[in-house]
Amino acid sequence: MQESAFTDRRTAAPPRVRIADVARRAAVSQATVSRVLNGDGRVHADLRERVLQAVAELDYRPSGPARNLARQRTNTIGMVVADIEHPYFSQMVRAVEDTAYAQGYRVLICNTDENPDKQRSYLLALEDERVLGIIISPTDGADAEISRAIDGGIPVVAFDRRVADERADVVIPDNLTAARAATGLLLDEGHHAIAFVAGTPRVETAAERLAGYEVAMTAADLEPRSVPGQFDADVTRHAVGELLREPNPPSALVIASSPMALGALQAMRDAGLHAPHDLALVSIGEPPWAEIVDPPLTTLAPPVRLIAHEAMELLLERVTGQREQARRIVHQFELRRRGSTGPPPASA
Amino acid sequence: MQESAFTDRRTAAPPRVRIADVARRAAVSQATVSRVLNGDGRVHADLRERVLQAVAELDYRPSGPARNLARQRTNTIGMVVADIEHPYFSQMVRAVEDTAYAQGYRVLICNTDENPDKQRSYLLALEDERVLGIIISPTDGADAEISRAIDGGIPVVAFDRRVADERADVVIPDNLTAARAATGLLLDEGHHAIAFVAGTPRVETAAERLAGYEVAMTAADLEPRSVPGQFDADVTRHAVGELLREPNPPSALVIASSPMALGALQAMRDAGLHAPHDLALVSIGEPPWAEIVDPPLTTLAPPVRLIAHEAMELLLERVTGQREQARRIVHQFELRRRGSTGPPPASA
DNA sequence: CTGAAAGCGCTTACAG
DNA sequence: CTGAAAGCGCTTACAG
Repeated sequence: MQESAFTDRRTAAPPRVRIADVARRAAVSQATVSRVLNGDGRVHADLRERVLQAVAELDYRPSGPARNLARQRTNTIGMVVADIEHPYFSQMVRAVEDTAYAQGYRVLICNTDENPDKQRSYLLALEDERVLGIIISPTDGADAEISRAIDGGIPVVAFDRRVADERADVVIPDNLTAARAATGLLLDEGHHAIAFVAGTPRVETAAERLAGYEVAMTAADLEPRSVPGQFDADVTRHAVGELLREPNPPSALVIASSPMALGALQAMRDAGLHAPHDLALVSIGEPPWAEIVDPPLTTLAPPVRLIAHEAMELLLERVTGQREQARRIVHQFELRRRGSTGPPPASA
Repeated sequence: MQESAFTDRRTAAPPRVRIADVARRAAVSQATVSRVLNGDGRVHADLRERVLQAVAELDYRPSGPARNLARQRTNTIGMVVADIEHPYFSQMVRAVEDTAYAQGYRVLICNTDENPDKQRSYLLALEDERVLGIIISPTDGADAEISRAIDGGIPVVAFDRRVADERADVVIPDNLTAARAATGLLLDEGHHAIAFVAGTPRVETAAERLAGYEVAMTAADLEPRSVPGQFDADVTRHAVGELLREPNPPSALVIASSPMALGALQAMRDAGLHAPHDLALVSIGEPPWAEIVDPPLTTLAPPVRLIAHEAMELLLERVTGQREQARRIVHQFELRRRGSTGPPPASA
């Protein structure tokens, strides 16, 4: 004991001031200090005054861990995203973090990399930390760990993708409508040979967007033609490259997600093609560089800040016990028509 | 009491199983359970067996908050970045998060938006949470809160930018060399009218890069010419727009950071100019879209994953008490020469 | 090796 | 309104 006290003296940490120190100095009980600091119950003005002064003099800052244990709840929200490098997700993280800290919550960040095992282990970790709530873009919406969290009293709000457990709140995009709109735009411009560059098949966002494309094509009496792909620029570059080398290349492409658009552009560059004349492009999802490529990219953009605010609101309603019923919010994409779309050469 | 028990029954949370439950079931003491679970001290094989079985049967998961309080330390690292939407930072966050979780640490994310007040309040919050350590790209390197954290025994590792407190470890880029190299590249190609598009003046990264540019120009007997700017695409678009409308526009631009490159490209597009012929461009920092713009952008790219790993390593060395002495690691940028640079028209 | 017990630093009924 | 005391769920000397 003496030895370790010795070691401590060399390296670090003067003993932290605790609530008992404040109480002693203010000549009140710990309970009173706690009440003053938490705005709890009415405390007489003079006691309050003494407490506040002692707090200031001692530069007292309550211990979060101790508070967490005593209160039986933390002030931490877990945020689980599929890919934090994806601008959509980093914007979401930023927006959530913004409102969370402003309200006194902290956010623990988890990146699953679209790996269901990682998702599971992150969810376990968040439960162990007894987080207040979880905001997740599930890679595996049927993950039993999601239900376990809810069972354990941790509310879950999913965004971007659904979850199987109906007790979770959900904020999802209308992918089908978006893909139909993207395809419809190209059809209106006179394209017939419209191909769809699909995302990671397992992810439902990808499936729904593919379905929307197919619905639009079928309704127009056209044969759907989709390139199996992944939510990844390099894979897309390769896949689109192959597509463009086929006998009857399409005149337009609907791209399942914005990072993939980058791959498609690379493939076009590789092939020496230019949009919209050689190939028209619409991307579902808005990359940050949409306006600076030549020509600017036509997109269907998700209302990111709105989604983030809705997710936080849903979560906080649960945390504060304001709502019992699960809610599902569906939002629309916004068409941003730019230079990468236009009529096909034949009709020009 | 009875009433709230009632309410609880409706909504949530079966009572969590605690270490005492496990101890009872395994017919051992809590201490033994704790030892088994923490790989601590040698426990007899049969006891260990019983504990493990009880843990499995009860599906016991230790409470993080309780562990944190008892151990007098958390397993959480605070990460404070200037702008999480900036790809450089989201890559850093991702890389740090990756290695942190793999080693059992959690990461609390904080976005300062280059706002010193926000930085202060985040640091305070992280201290209150008694985080294990802090990784920060300081907006205000002289923030007294940084020293306070270190005083309180929380190691701080700064990256991208320095901090005043010499006890902090630091992983910084050699901005001056990078800016000189960028300028040197253009000089070698025959440019003379090279302007520098500067970043937010208060941020030292910006100042150092500007200095590097000036050194290179002065060494070449040329007059430095810099456009005051900010780390922001829109501001840059405007500033470069003005520059290009001046009587003697430059033939080449060194851009202080990658998001600003986006603004510069927009300005060029506004003015109908094309790189590298009308204006050559080098960006310090690598945007994700460097390869897909037309022409691809020449950059000096930071070794992001390396930086993240170094930062984590420095932090963990401190956390585990392996090192007392502050360290400063300086890393170089990597030149990625692409299509946006080339000789000026005159010499072509 | 193992257990009983104290302790981590708060919050919160409970009693007054 | 205020305080004494129990309790949150672990970990960790200490003693055996």
